[in-house]
Amino acid sequence: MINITLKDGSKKSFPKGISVLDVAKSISEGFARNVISAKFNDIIIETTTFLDTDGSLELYTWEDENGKKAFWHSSSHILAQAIQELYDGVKLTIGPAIDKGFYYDVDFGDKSISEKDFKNIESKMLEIAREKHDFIMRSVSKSDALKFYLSKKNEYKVELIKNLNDNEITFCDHSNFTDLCRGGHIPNTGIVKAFKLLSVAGAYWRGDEKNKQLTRVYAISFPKQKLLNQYLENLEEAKKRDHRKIGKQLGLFTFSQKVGLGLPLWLPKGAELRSRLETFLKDAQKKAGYEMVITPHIGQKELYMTSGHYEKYGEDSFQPIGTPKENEEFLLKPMNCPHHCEIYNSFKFSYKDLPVRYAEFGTVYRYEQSGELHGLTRVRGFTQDDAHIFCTEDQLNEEFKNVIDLVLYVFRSLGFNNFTAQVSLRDSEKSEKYIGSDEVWKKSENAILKAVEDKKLKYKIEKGEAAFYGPKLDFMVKDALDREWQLGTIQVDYNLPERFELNYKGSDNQLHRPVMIHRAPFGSLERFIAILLENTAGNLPIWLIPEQVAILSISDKYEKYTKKVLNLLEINEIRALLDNRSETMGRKIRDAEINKTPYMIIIGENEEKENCISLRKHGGEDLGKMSVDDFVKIINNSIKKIFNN
RNA sequence: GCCGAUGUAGCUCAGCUGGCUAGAGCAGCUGAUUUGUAAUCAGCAGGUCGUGGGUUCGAGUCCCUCCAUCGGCUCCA
Repeated sequence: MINITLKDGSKKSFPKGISVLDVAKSISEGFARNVISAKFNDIIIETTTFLDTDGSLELYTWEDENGKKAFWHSSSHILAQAIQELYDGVKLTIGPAIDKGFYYDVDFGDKSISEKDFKNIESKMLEIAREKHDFIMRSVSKSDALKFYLSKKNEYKVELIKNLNDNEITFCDHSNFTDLCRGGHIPNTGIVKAFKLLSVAGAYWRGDEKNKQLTRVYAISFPKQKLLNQYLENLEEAKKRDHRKIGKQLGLFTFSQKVGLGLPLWLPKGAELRSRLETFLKDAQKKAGYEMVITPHIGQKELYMTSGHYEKYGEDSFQPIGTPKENEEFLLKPMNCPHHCEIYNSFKFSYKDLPVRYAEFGTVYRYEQSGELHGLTRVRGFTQDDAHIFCTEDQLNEEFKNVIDLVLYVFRSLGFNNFTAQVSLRDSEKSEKYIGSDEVWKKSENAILKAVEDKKLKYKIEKGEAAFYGPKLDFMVKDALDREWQLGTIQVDYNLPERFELNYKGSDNQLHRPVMIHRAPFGSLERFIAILLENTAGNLPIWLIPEQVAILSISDKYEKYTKKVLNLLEINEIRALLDNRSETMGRKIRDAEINKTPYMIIIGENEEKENCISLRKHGGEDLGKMSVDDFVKIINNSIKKIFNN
């Protein structure tokens, strides 16, 4: 007998060699029918696996993340089989499950496929699914595995196998199809009831640009057709929250081919929105002891050679601007740090002066390859809410934590509660990508880890995501389509102070190097506003939105009174739009709704007589009659609530 | 930059397998209407169909080039 601990903590004994499915059946037949994957002692196994030791077992259905993973991973086998049957001579590489669905990277040789082929592949997949083939794992020796793929002339699988240990190579069979696979399948293909191929894309083998580009086929599958339909509907809904669409609707920003790609043009309402965000942060920074500075948009090439940015990015950047006579070379400012270092250097600081905190809304220009541009989230010209803190090593922890507080305050005030804190460390195997000694890296990485631990922040670690000069704490937020974007960032840097020879006089009367913290709570105003628009579907917080209230008059008979109301609101610093068009009330409300105006004031005969207003909230709620003063209180209180959070 | 898709009026879209002066709704303009919680009515105006080439008696429609956009890959100081 063996003892199995289940997820709920209960312990049961079973005969040695019982299958996972039979354990599930012992709980209930109905539950067992839904079990599609399992984990035993923290290792993902098959539902058909026989258990012969004590251990803890987790059973997964479609409702579990791990269940979905197994489901989609298994689906990718079906996709691979369908492709192999339909396209002769293709070479399969890898096909993992992802957050939403799965993909398979295929070398189609000289053939190519496009969306036109999707229907065909989908029906083939459905055909395979309906045949209810079991997924069966088997161990294979390294030499047999190599033999198998050498005979198929599949150099990709051969490379994968060569990197595996002899005793850990397994194949998975279903139908007459075999794939190299480490496991984690649903019982059989029949459980998959609906497939949808989503897109094709080029993807480099092993993610390396120097390697051959394969064809990646993205797809998703479900245990019920209804779930697929629902997924596709949600996708359509999410697309409506696209910041490019909302930005256009609300008149916030635009692009011009003549001005250049990736160079946003801020329209009046967008510019206002931006400046409101800037004021908000400036106020918070002032309280936190920052000083504003302003630096030019270009800098001598030498400046960036000193910082190391030129060596790292110079060649694939906007190329230097020359002067006509002296042959001087200037770069468009791609970041503000070197300028701020030079500001620091213009003073002689003592340890008593530190920390020094220089903040700037610095507009920077970076060459991004055309295919990388994306609305406001990835652009060639953008404004960072940048600041650099120069402090002593003793002050580093405290300063770093204060910045975390500031970032969290900014996020909270804007309703970003679903962020991920990511500690971005260097990939120590690729040391050529970074500057500075191991010792300095260890110090700065530990500084970040200590600060997040002290703040009890939930975080994940990503190796290889550090900047070339130092590790980062990044605050990631998802867009409408669940793609993660880096917004806020805090970075520890021992390197630039060294390169710019920054120093301060210590209490020992000796010169010391300060440590530098780079930080930007928004990241960039462009990206921040983009993600904000997608997260709010354009229903921005009341303190930010361009028009807080629309005054809608029932007829132009009440023009005088509407103007009086408008005037009262303006005195109270409430942004109002007066709609005095000769349109119906229904029409005016509709327009204000589409414009996402949070409040609508309706004014007609009754309101004028009673010297009051009628209030409607965005979405339809009727708040009834009240005085202008009471309305001002409503707005002011709702704003206060946001900031007292 | 690479792979795939898309590109028709300010916006959203129609235009079948190539065949009359390229259509609609919204927005705009003009006029009428003076309106009570999501679209008042009428008229007018608006496009060298992304660009450049080609095939054809004839191209928005087929082919090629380039540009831009979208979804990915790579990159992201």
